[in-house]
Amino acid sequence: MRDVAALAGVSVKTVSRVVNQEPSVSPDVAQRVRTAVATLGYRHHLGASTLRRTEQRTGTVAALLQDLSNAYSASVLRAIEVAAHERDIAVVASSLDEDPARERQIVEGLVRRRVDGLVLMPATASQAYLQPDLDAGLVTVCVDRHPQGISVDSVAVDGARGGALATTHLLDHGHRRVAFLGDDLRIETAAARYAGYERALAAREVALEPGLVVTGLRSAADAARAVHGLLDSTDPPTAIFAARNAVAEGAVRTLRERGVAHATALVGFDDFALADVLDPPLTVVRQDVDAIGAEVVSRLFARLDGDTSPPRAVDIDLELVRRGSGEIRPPH
Amino acid sequence: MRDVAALAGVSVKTVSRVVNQEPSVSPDVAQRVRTAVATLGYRHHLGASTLRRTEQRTGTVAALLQDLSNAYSASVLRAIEVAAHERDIAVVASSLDEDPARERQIVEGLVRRRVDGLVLMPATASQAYLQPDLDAGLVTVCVDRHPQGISVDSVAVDGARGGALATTHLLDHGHRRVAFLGDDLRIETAAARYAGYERALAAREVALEPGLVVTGLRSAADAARAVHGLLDSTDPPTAIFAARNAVAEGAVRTLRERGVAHATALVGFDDFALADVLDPPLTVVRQDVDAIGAEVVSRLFARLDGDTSPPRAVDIDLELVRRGSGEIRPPH
DNA sequence: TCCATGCTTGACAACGTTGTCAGGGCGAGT
DNA sequence: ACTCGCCCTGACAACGTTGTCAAGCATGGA
Repeated sequence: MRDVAALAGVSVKTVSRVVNQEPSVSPDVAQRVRTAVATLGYRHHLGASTLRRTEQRTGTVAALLQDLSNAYSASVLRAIEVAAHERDIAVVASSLDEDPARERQIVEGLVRRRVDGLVLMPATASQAYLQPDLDAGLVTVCVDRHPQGISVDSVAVDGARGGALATTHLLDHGHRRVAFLGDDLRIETAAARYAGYERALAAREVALEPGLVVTGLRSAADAARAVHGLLDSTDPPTAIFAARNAVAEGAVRTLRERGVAHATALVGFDDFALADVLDPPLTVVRQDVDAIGAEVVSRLFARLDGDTSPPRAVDIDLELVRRGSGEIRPPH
Repeated sequence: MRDVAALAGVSVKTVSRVVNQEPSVSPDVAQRVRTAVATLGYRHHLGASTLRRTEQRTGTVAALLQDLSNAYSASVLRAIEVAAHERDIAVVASSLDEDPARERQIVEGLVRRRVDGLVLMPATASQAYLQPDLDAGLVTVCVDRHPQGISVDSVAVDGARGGALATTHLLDHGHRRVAFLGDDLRIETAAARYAGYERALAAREVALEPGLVVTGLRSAADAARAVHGLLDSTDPPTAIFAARNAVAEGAVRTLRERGVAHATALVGFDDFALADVLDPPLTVVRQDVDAIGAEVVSRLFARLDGDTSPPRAVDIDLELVRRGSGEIRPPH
């Protein structure tokens, strides 16, 4: 900047004014500065700029999601990134992999970097550790799960309603032996979907059978093993509720391998590409990921723009998409 | 930091030493400082730190990929992110959407932020605009496409070989009317796959028929329209090479809708989840995305660690995965 | 006892930028 | 001609941190 100033024959402050497009610079001086900037290849240093500025904004937000290679996390990231780009804001992305220690470690790194905002899909049981940073002005929006121990905006779906929707649908098609396959119940979303499953069984007065509940499933391979186990049991289920997309993937594959894809009902949670062209097409409870992303972005930027209204917990609608696999009836 | 120093009864420099874990601080002073840091909730300011440091590293790298919601881009991002986390490096992620102007704009923003490294899936025809920043020490690795106008590391697959692999496979199964469905040929990867298609036809002395080539397809919906068009033509293809995963998705859906999924051979490019349980299972040319990600990460961090060997262009192997759809034979 | 050595600590300036404030020039109004 | 006010510009300090250098102190050897 000093060099630019020297070449243009002005002070560094004037260069600063031109770079920041402040109005009070005469056109010919501004032009001289711009020429000097171009010939020297000068690059404005955003870090130094934010350090000095009164309003300490880095123009960076972070997205802490569970797994960036999962379509759901990726969609949320995409929504944030598109909106951020319009405002010249950079997006730092991280996967948490359901690891609370990792969440805290990554958040710490981001706070050190003074990101302006955080979109968080929490892996921790409580986010109270964030309180000092929230007080210091860190804008935070939770997604997919509700905040615990702090009071911030959140955008999620009603997982219990989704679980009930899927389970009731299977019960309505005559099933009495409906299996639940999901992730670790310590994870809020898994617990909610399971609660919906239980609630639906209770509403129809169908006894909950512990042998039909398998949790802690994270990958498609985990799910495949679980389905094999259920099918090999003495009294296998006639229907399966796969409460995660990776679990649904494993279930689809296993039912097909075992040749019972048309004999066992299956409802997945979370839609994915080509679910409609599987054989049979997969019935799912769909979360509107675009709506979730849009709402997250809207809350995040509203807060960054100074919205100080009380935190909101927004629930995005769920929808049962009937495609075939969930409408299979039980034997005889 | 000043407050911490005052509370601990030491100078700011000593606080700095403790924060940076420099060895020459007596244990009791260090403890006093750490206590003060904790009680005041002090957060080290990485921006100010890098501003002052001699080695101007921000501990941030950027991934500029085509579409973060696409499984391929997402996998590359994931690989970078995992490796970066181990080194306390943050990853900024952006989608370019094949838009050259967007690429330049985003790169400019990142340079202003002084990122240490760039992983770039170029959308521009030439990346010569990066030269001044490369000279200034910006580490860059291209992925999926080779750099043009600059000399940097790159990691890609041999798209022409992939196109030839797919096309030859279809020809070997007796097809003579093989359609090519792909993206705009100005995109390097699309052009390479098409070149492979042409080369394979020529090698078998099958005439190239322009009516069987549809390009500029970006989405599954685009591909669906194209397949409908081909099937409605007077002399439809007996086999289709879908040279992108979104295109394969549209082709699968359309062939199924039209009831010819078992009568028309189909080979896709790029594997995806559940391709093995489609009906028929989808034959694809698979890129080893994990290997690509690993290689990108390895090149990037080697350069950041000071490797100054000549730039390398690494080609990752392609593999034809035979699953059924590509082995369908032409009628009679 | 004295000095050299090593260890710990602090004062100061500097990184690249912008907020603050003051000064110079010029046009308009009296 | 003089003053007032506006417009443009620059000098200086400061943002939060660390590199440099020098000084204080204890230790150990002569």
